[in-house]
Amino acid sequence: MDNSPEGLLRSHGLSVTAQRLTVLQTITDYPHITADQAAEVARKKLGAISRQSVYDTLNTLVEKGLARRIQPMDSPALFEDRVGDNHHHLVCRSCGVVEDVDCSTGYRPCLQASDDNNFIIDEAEVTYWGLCPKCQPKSTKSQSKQTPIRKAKS
Amino acid sequence: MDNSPEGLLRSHGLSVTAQRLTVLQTITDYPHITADQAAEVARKKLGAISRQSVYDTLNTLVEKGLARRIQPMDSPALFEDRVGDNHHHLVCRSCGVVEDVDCSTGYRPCLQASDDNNFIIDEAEVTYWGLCPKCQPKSTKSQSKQTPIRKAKS
DNA sequence: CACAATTTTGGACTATGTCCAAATAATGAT
DNA sequence: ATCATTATTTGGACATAGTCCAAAATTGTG
Repeated sequence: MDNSPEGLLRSHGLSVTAQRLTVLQTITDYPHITADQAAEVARKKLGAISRQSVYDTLNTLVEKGLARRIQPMDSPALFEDRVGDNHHHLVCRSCGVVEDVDCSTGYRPCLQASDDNNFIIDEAEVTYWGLCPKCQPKSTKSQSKQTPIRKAKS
Repeated sequence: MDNSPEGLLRSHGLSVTAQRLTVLQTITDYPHITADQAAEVARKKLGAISRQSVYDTLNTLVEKGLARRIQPMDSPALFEDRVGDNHHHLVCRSCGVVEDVDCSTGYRPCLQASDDNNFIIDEAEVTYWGLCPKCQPKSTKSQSKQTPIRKAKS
Protein backbone atom coordinates (compact mmCIF):
# COMPACT_ATOMS: atom_id res chain seq x y z
CA MET A 1 0.00 0.00 0.00
CA ASP A 2 1.31 3.42 -0.88
CA ASN A 3 0.44 6.29 1.33
CA SER A 4 -1.48 8.42 -1.06
CA PRO A 5 -4.90 9.41 0.26
CA GLU A 6 -6.38 6.62 -1.82
CA GLY A 7 -3.97 4.06 -0.40
CA LEU A 8 -4.62 5.36 3.07
CA LEU A 9 -8.34 4.76 2.73
CA ARG A 10 -7.94 1.37 1.12
CA SER A 11 -5.43 0.19 3.68
CA HIS A 12 -8.04 0.83 6.32
CA GLY A 13 -10.68 -1.16 4.49
CA LEU A 14 -12.56 1.82 3.14
CA SER A 15 -13.70 2.29 -0.41
CA VAL A 16 -12.32 5.31 -2.15
CA THR A 17 -14.93 7.91 -2.93
CA ALA A 18 -14.75 11.50 -4.04
CA GLN A 19 -16.50 12.54 -0.83
CA ARG A 20 -13.96 10.84 1.39
CA LEU A 21 -10.98 12.12 -0.53
CA THR A 22 -12.32 15.62 -0.38
CA VAL A 23 -13.18 15.59 3.32
CA LEU A 24 -9.79 14.11 4.10
CA GLN A 25 -8.09 16.84 2.09
CA THR A 26 -10.24 19.43 3.82
CA ILE A 27 -9.17 18.56 7.33
CA THR A 28 -5.56 18.49 6.15
CA ASP A 29 -5.97 21.97 4.71
CA TYR A 30 -7.94 23.31 7.66
CA PRO A 31 -7.03 21.62 10.91
CA HIS A 32 -9.51 22.23 13.76
CA ILE A 33 -12.41 22.67 11.37
CA THR A 34 -16.00 21.90 12.35
CA ALA A 35 -18.10 19.36 10.47
CA ASP A 36 -20.32 22.06 9.01
CA GLN A 37 -17.38 24.20 7.96
CA ALA A 38 -15.80 21.13 6.38
CA ALA A 39 -19.04 20.53 4.50
CA GLU A 40 -18.92 24.07 3.18
CA VAL A 41 -15.35 23.68 1.98
CA ALA A 42 -15.99 20.25 0.50
CA ARG A 43 -19.04 21.56 -1.30
CA LYS A 44 -16.95 24.19 -3.03
CA LYS A 45 -14.53 21.58 -4.26
CA LEU A 46 -17.07 18.96 -5.22
CA GLY A 47 -20.09 20.95 -6.27
CA ALA A 48 -22.25 19.00 -3.84
CA ILE A 49 -21.97 16.75 -0.85
CA SER A 50 -24.57 15.94 1.75
CA ARG A 51 -24.18 17.04 5.31
CA GLN A 52 -24.67 13.46 6.42
CA SER A 53 -21.88 12.24 4.21
CA VAL A 54 -19.47 14.71 5.78
CA TYR A 55 -20.49 13.58 9.27
CA ASP A 56 -20.21 9.92 8.24
CA THR A 57 -16.82 10.41 6.70
CA LEU A 58 -15.45 12.31 9.66
CA ASN A 59 -16.75 9.70 12.07
CA THR A 60 -15.27 6.92 9.97
CA LEU A 61 -11.90 8.65 9.75
CA VAL A 62 -11.85 9.07 13.51
CA GLU A 63 -12.81 5.43 14.04
CA LYS A 64 -10.04 4.28 11.75
CA GLY A 65 -7.50 6.50 13.43
CA LEU A 66 -7.00 8.71 10.39
CA ALA A 67 -8.40 11.78 12.08
CA ARG A 68 -8.83 13.06 15.59
CA ARG A 69 -11.84 14.77 17.08
CA ILE A 70 -11.55 17.35 19.82
CA GLN A 71 -14.31 19.30 21.44
CA PRO A 72 -13.38 22.28 23.57
CA MET A 73 -16.18 23.46 25.82
CA ASP A 74 -18.78 25.61 24.03
CA SER A 75 -17.49 24.50 20.68
CA PRO A 76 -18.83 21.99 18.19
CA ALA A 77 -16.49 19.08 17.49
CA LEU A 78 -13.30 19.99 15.63
CA PHE A 79 -11.37 17.64 13.38
CA GLU A 80 -7.71 17.38 12.51
CA ASP A 81 -5.59 14.91 10.61
CA ARG A 82 -2.61 15.14 12.97
CA VAL A 83 -2.83 11.82 14.75
CA GLY A 84 -0.59 9.51 16.67
CA ASP A 85 1.54 12.05 18.46
CA ASN A 86 -0.84 12.72 21.36
CA HIS A 87 -0.44 16.46 21.00
CA HIS A 88 -2.52 18.88 23.03
CA HIS A 89 -4.45 22.08 22.38
CA LEU A 90 -4.42 25.71 23.29
CA VAL A 91 -7.79 27.45 23.05
CA CYS A 92 -8.51 31.18 23.12
CA ARG A 93 -11.33 32.01 25.52
CA SER A 94 -12.21 35.07 23.53
CA CYS A 95 -12.20 34.11 19.85
CA GLY A 96 -12.06 30.33 20.13
CA VAL A 97 -9.01 29.85 17.92
CA VAL A 98 -7.25 26.54 18.54
CA GLU A 99 -3.52 25.87 18.27
CA ASP A 100 -1.60 22.64 18.61
CA VAL A 101 0.84 22.17 21.45
CA ASP A 102 3.35 19.37 21.36
CA CYS A 103 3.09 16.68 23.97
CA SER A 104 6.24 16.37 26.01
CA THR A 105 6.31 12.59 25.67
CA GLY A 106 4.51 12.14 22.37
CA TYR A 107 2.63 9.06 23.46
CA ARG A 108 -0.26 8.34 25.74
CA PRO A 109 -0.97 8.79 28.52
CA CYS A 110 1.62 11.47 28.85
CA LEU A 111 0.59 12.43 32.37
CA GLN A 112 0.02 10.43 35.49
CA ALA A 113 -3.02 11.14 37.64
CA SER A 114 -2.37 11.85 41.30
CA ASP A 115 -4.77 9.00 42.03
CA ASP A 116 -6.12 6.72 39.32
CA ASN A 117 -9.25 5.74 41.28
CA ASN A 118 -8.63 2.21 39.98
CA PHE A 119 -9.34 3.26 36.43
CA ILE A 120 -7.20 1.93 33.61
CA ILE A 121 -6.12 5.25 32.16
CA ASP A 122 -5.11 5.37 28.52
CA GLU A 123 -5.05 9.07 27.79
CA ALA A 124 -4.47 12.37 29.49
CA GLU A 125 -6.12 15.05 27.40
CA VAL A 126 -4.80 18.51 28.11
CA THR A 127 -6.49 21.71 27.04
CA TYR A 128 -4.71 24.96 27.76
CA TRP A 129 -7.06 27.95 28.08
CA GLY A 130 -6.08 31.54 27.65
CA LEU A 131 -6.07 34.53 25.34
CA CYS A 132 -4.47 34.45 21.92
CA PRO A 133 -2.19 37.32 20.92
CA LYS A 134 -4.99 39.11 19.01
CA CYS A 135 -7.41 38.97 21.92
CA GLN A 136 -4.99 40.11 24.61
CA PRO A 137 -5.81 43.51 26.11
CA LYS A 138 -3.41 46.04 24.64
CA SER A 139 -1.81 48.60 26.96
CA THR A 140 -3.82 51.78 26.24
CA LYS A 141 -5.81 50.75 23.20
CA SER A 142 -9.32 49.46 23.78
CA GLN A 143 -10.12 45.81 23.47
CA SER A 144 -10.66 44.25 20.06
CA LYS A 145 -14.18 44.20 18.66
CA GLN A 146 -14.32 40.46 18.23
CA THR A 147 -17.42 38.86 19.60
CA PRO A 148 -16.31 36.97 22.66
CA ILE A 149 -17.53 33.45 22.36
CA ARG A 150 -16.51 32.53 25.89
CA LYS A 151 -16.02 34.66 28.89
CA ALA A 152 -12.67 34.62 30.61
CA LYS A 153 -13.00 33.19 34.07
CA SER A 154 -10.75 35.37 36.12
CA MET B 1 -21.87 37.47 55.57
CA ASP B 2 -22.19 33.97 56.88
CA ASN B 3 -21.51 31.11 54.58
CA SER B 4 -24.86 29.46 54.59
CA PRO B 5 -26.21 28.91 51.10
CA GLU B 6 -28.30 32.06 51.54
CA GLY B 7 -25.30 34.11 52.58
CA LEU B 8 -23.31 32.67 49.71
CA LEU B 9 -25.87 33.84 47.19
CA ARG B 10 -26.31 37.25 48.77
CA SER B 11 -22.58 37.85 49.03
CA HIS B 12 -22.40 37.41 45.30
CA GLY B 13 -25.17 39.90 44.65
CA LEU B 14 -27.84 37.31 43.93
CA SER B 15 -31.31 37.29 45.38
CA VAL B 16 -32.18 34.26 47.38
CA THR B 17 -34.85 32.15 45.75
CA ALA B 18 -36.11 28.66 46.39
CA GLN B 19 -35.00 27.68 42.91
CA ARG B 20 -31.44 28.81 43.45
CA LEU B 21 -31.13 27.23 46.86
CA THR B 22 -32.44 23.97 45.53
CA VAL B 23 -30.21 23.86 42.47
CA LEU B 24 -27.21 24.73 44.59
CA GLN B 25 -28.04 21.95 47.01
CA THR B 26 -28.55 19.59 44.10
CA ILE B 27 -25.08 20.02 42.65
CA THR B 28 -23.64 19.63 46.14
CA ASP B 29 -25.53 16.38 46.55
CA TYR B 30 -24.80 15.13 43.05
CA PRO B 31 -21.52 16.40 41.71
CA HIS B 32 -21.07 15.95 37.92
CA ILE B 33 -24.79 16.14 37.30
CA THR B 34 -26.26 17.38 34.02
CA ALA B 35 -28.63 20.34 33.85
CA ASP B 36 -31.57 18.13 32.98
CA GLN B 37 -30.79 15.65 35.73
CA ALA B 38 -30.49 18.56 38.14
CA ALA B 39 -33.89 19.78 36.99
CA GLU B 40 -35.35 16.39 37.73
CA VAL B 41 -33.88 16.31 41.21
CA ALA B 42 -34.87 19.89 41.94
CA ARG B 43 -38.38 19.20 40.75
CA LYS B 44 -38.73 16.42 43.29
CA LYS B 45 -37.68 18.72 46.08
CA LEU B 46 -39.65 21.77 44.99
CA GLY B 47 -42.69 20.35 43.27
CA ALA B 48 -41.95 22.39 40.19
CA ILE B 49 -39.18 24.36 38.57
CA SER B 50 -38.80 25.34 34.96
CA ARG B 51 -36.04 23.94 32.83
CA GLN B 52 -34.98 27.45 31.96
CA SER B 53 -34.65 28.37 35.59
CA VAL B 54 -32.28 25.48 36.19
CA TYR B 55 -30.16 26.49 33.22
CA ASP B 56 -30.20 30.13 34.33
CA THR B 57 -29.22 29.25 37.86
CA LEU B 58 -26.42 26.94 36.80
CA ASN B 59 -25.04 29.55 34.41
CA THR B 60 -25.23 32.21 37.09
CA LEU B 61 -23.50 30.01 39.64
CA VAL B 62 -20.71 29.30 37.19
CA GLU B 63 -20.36 33.01 36.35
CA LYS B 64 -20.11 33.88 40.02
CA GLY B 65 -17.57 31.19 40.64
CA LEU B 66 -19.87 29.17 42.89
CA ALA B 67 -19.98 26.23 40.53
CA ARG B 68 -17.83 24.76 37.83
CA ARG B 69 -18.92 23.41 34.48
CA ILE B 70 -17.08 20.62 32.72
CA GLN B 71 -17.95 19.01 29.47
CA PRO B 72 -16.24 15.77 28.56
CA MET B 73 -16.55 14.88 24.90
CA ASP B 74 -19.89 13.31 23.97
CA SER B 75 -21.40 14.43 27.25
CA PRO B 76 -23.73 17.29 28.04
CA ALA B 77 -22.30 19.85 30.45
CA LEU B 78 -21.77 18.60 34.00
CA PHE B 79 -21.85 20.78 37.09
CA GLU B 80 -20.09 20.55 40.42
CA ASP B 81 -19.74 22.82 43.40
CA ARG B 82 -16.12 21.96 44.08
CA VAL B 83 -14.40 25.12 42.95
CA GLY B 84 -11.14 26.92 43.53
CA ASP B 85 -8.82 23.94 43.77
CA ASN B 86 -8.31 23.42 40.04
CA HIS B 87 -8.89 19.72 40.32
CA HIS B 88 -9.10 17.50 37.27
CA HIS B 89 -11.33 14.69 36.04
CA LEU B 90 -11.20 11.05 35.23
CA VAL B 91 -13.81 9.85 32.75
CA CYS B 92 -14.79 6.29 31.89
CA ARG B 93 -14.95 5.75 28.13
CA SER B 94 -17.48 2.99 28.59
CA CYS B 95 -20.07 4.19 31.09
CA GLY B 96 -19.20 7.87 31.29
CA VAL B 97 -18.79 8.05 35.05
CA VAL B 98 -16.69 11.00 36.18
CA GLU B 99 -14.38 11.12 39.19
CA ASP B 100 -12.39 13.98 40.62
CA VAL B 101 -8.62 13.86 40.61
CA ASP B 102 -6.62 16.24 42.74
CA CYS B 103 -4.43 18.74 40.99
CA SER B 104 -0.82 18.42 42.03
CA THR B 105 -0.45 22.16 42.56
CA GLY B 106 -4.02 23.11 43.44
CA TYR B 107 -3.93 26.37 41.52
CA ARG B 108 -4.02 27.37 37.89
CA PRO B 109 -2.47 26.83 35.49
CA CYS B 110 -0.93 23.77 37.03
CA LEU B 111 0.86 22.73 33.86
CA GLN B 112 3.12 24.58 31.52
CA ALA B 113 2.67 24.19 27.77
CA SER B 114 5.71 23.14 25.78
CA ASP B 115 5.14 26.29 23.72
CA ASP B 116 2.58 28.92 24.67
CA ASN B 117 2.17 30.24 21.09
CA ASN B 118 2.12 33.70 22.66
CA PHE B 119 -1.14 33.02 24.40
CA ILE B 120 -1.68 34.20 27.95
CA ILE B 121 -2.54 30.85 29.48
CA ASP B 122 -4.63 30.84 32.64
CA GLU B 123 -5.70 27.24 32.92
CA ALA B 124 -4.55 23.76 32.00
CA GLU B 125 -7.58 21.52 31.95
CA VAL B 126 -6.73 17.85 32.23
CA THR B 127 -9.12 15.04 31.45
CA TYR B 128 -7.92 11.52 32.09
CA TRP B 129 -9.65 8.91 29.94
CA GLY B 130 -9.90 5.25 30.69
CA LEU B 131 -12.06 2.46 32.02
CA CYS B 132 -13.57 2.52 35.48
CA PRO B 133 -13.28 -0.58 37.65
CA LYS B 134 -16.77 -1.77 36.70
CA CYS B 135 -16.14 -1.47 32.99
CA GLN B 136 -12.76 -3.16 32.94
CA PRO B 137 -12.70 -6.49 31.11
CA LYS B 138 -12.66 -9.25 33.72
CA SER B 139 -10.31 -12.19 33.25
CA THR B 140 -12.56 -15.00 31.98
CA LYS B 141 -15.99 -13.52 32.56
CA SER B 142 -17.62 -11.80 29.64
CA GLN B 143 -17.77 -8.04 29.44
CA SER B 144 -20.41 -6.13 31.39
CA LYS B 145 -23.69 -5.45 29.69
CA GLN B 146 -23.55 -1.70 30.11
CA THR B 147 -24.26 0.22 26.95
CA PRO B 148 -20.96 1.74 25.89
CA ILE B 149 -21.42 5.41 25.40
CA ARG B 150 -17.98 5.92 23.92
CA LYS B 151 -15.72 3.48 22.20
CA ALA B 152 -12.28 2.91 23.62
CA LYS B 153 -9.71 4.07 21.16
CA SER B 154 -7.00 1.48 21.37
C1' DC C 1 -46.78 48.17 52.17
C1' DA C 2 -45.50 49.53 47.60
C1' DC C 3 -42.23 50.17 44.07
C1' DA C 4 -38.40 48.87 41.35
C1' DA C 5 -35.46 45.42 40.11
C1' DT C 6 -34.61 40.69 39.58
C1' DT C 7 -36.05 36.10 38.69
C1' DT C 8 -39.02 32.61 36.85
C1' DT C 9 -41.85 30.67 33.41
C1' DG C 10 -43.29 28.54 29.07
C1' DG C 11 -43.00 28.49 24.42
C1' DA C 12 -40.55 29.13 20.35
C1' DC C 13 -36.30 28.73 18.35
C1' DT C 14 -31.16 27.35 17.26
C1' DA C 15 -27.25 24.38 16.76
C1' DT C 16 -25.16 20.10 16.45
C1' DG C 17 -25.63 15.67 15.47
C1' DT C 18 -27.99 10.91 14.54
C1' DC C 19 -31.46 7.52 12.38
C1' DC C 20 -33.41 5.51 8.57
C1' DA C 21 -34.61 3.67 4.06
C1' DA C 22 -34.10 4.52 -0.81
C1' DA C 23 -30.89 5.66 -4.45
C1' DT C 24 -26.24 5.51 -6.05
C1' DA C 25 -21.50 4.23 -6.56
C1' DA C 26 -17.44 1.25 -5.73
C1' DT C 27 -15.39 -3.26 -5.56
C1' DG C 28 -14.44 -8.11 -6.83
C1' DA C 29 -15.38 -12.01 -9.85
C1' DT C 30 -16.31 -13.49 -14.06
C1' DA D 1 -16.07 -4.58 -19.57
C1' DT D 2 -20.28 -6.24 -17.05
C1' DC D 3 -22.68 -7.99 -13.29
C1' DA D 4 -23.70 -8.87 -8.64
C1' DT D 5 -22.61 -7.71 -4.13
C1' DT D 6 -21.44 -4.63 -0.84
C1' DA D 7 -20.54 -0.16 0.82
C1' DT D 8 -21.59 4.66 0.51
C1' DT D 9 -24.39 8.67 -0.14
C1' DT D 10 -28.50 11.23 0.16
C1' DG D 11 -32.44 13.78 2.09
C1' DG D 12 -35.71 14.06 5.40
C1' DA D 13 -37.20 13.26 9.89
C1' DC D 14 -35.85 13.15 14.44
C1' DA D 15 -33.12 13.87 18.98
C1' DT D 16 -30.66 16.42 22.34
C1' DA D 17 -28.73 20.30 24.61
C1' DG D 18 -29.20 24.72 25.10
C1' DT D 19 -30.71 29.82 24.30
C1' DC D 20 -34.03 33.81 23.36
C1' DC D 21 -37.82 36.37 24.58
C1' DA D 22 -41.65 38.73 26.75
C1' DA D 23 -45.11 38.17 30.30
C1' DA D 24 -45.93 36.92 35.09
C1' DA D 25 -44.26 36.28 39.65
C1' DT D 26 -41.13 37.05 43.33
C1' DT D 27 -37.54 39.40 45.92
C1' DG D 28 -35.24 43.11 48.04
C1' DT D 29 -35.64 48.12 49.41
C1' DG D 30 -37.30 52.67 51.01
